[in-house]
Amino acid sequence: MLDINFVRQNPDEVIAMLKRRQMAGEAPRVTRLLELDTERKQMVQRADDLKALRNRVSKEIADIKRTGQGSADQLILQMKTVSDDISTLDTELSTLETDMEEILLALPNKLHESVPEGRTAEENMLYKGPIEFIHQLDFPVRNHLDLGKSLGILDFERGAKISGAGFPVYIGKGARLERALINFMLDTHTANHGYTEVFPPFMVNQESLRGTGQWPKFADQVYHMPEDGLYAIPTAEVPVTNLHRGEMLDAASLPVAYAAYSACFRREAGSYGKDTRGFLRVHQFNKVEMVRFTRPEKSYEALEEILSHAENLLCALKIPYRVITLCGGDISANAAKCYDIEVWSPAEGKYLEASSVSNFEDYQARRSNIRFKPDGKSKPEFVHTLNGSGLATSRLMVSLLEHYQTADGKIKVPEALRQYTGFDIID
RNA sequence: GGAGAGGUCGCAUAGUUGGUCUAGUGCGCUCGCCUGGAAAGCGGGUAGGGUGUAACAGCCCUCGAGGGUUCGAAUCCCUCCCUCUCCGCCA
Repeated sequence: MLDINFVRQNPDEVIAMLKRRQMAGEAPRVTRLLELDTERKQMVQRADDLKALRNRVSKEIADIKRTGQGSADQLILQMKTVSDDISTLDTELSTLETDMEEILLALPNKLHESVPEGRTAEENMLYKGPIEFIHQLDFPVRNHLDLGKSLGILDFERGAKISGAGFPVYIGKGARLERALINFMLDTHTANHGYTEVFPPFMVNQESLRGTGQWPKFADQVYHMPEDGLYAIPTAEVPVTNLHRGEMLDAASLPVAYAAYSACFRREAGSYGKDTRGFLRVHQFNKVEMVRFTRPEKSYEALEEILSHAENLLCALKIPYRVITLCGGDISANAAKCYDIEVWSPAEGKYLEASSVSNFEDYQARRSNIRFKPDGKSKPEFVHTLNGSGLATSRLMVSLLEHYQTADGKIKVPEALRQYTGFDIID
């Protein structure tokens, strides 16, 4: 969430940002927020004055009672009225603050100056690539569904039976390949890229969703267990970023870098009929996520590093990809800047998003109150948080199966994965 | 799920017949004195947020969270969360 002080001092900048995000319609809410803010200050001042009076007189009453000199009845009577006024003011104040928070929580993040102008995904900008790797596909390529089915390694029908559409089942060498990918990615990040491995809970409470910004904005995309007040995580970003919710991090420990595997659960409400085949859009998938907490001045450096860590995996797997910078109209509300890594699918004839690498600056840190002290004496500051998929396996699996297929319908295992699968070919 | 105990200023603790608790003490940390230097000793400091100010000061809030009683709540009452012990159930 944005700093109310920032909004107060730079309302024009906030409104310009909303325009860049194609959300100009939200601008009146900023004006409303500032009205409430002014009102709040006045109200706080009045309530505080009354509280100061009450504190002072309560001490006088205590003195009178203790020394037994004189009567406190008159003062007590007066303070009864004062206390009534205070509770009236406090009630109004809390309503006002709830209204302010509602607006503030719904306002999107600032945009970095380098984010390209644009309304839709069509106007995203190519940042790197395409990065090519040669695969001899000089025969009619089959898509991942065909391959998976004929080799008996993927079973969407039975997944639909036991859970519903969008819950794939991996079987035999398919299950092993999936696990190999996860292990390969985690091992690479921990051994080569300096991340600490985390295995987080897959269900979180509402405070955690709010902390990373999935709540309230994306509430309808998250599976909910109302009996227990828990939500299935849409990404490991949620539990891992919230590890430090409400904490004051030791400045010397920054940057903190975590890599976490998790299953990810998404309702994908409203996206029916769009890229729904096979792995292209599923309700449960596996992902290794990189999460960073950095000093503010280091976060854009960290963004490039995380991107390169995700790219390293694709290079090791020799999967063709490109990197795009999301434009103002396509970037998610929480991010100040975001790169997507897209892998090429020869059967679909298009690029598929396999990773999203974002800098949230202090947007999540302010929501979840994650701070550090720049040095011993100075005031606490919010850290910057970042994360990036490294990588999501489902779309990656599409591209991998398609690129590594042979003319006779088998799948070669990429070199980098062989020590993890224990076999070279799926047949 | 049942019974009991407990959650206090970084850590450890005091405080529970409501009012000198705007939370004491010890440790840690830090600054100063002392010293050739250090230890010990002595003295001071030691949270966050809001409001306010040019900046200070001042004022308000926070003793797990949220309500309530009261002129006044760490202290009394209610709800919730968490931790520990025992019982039950169970992968």
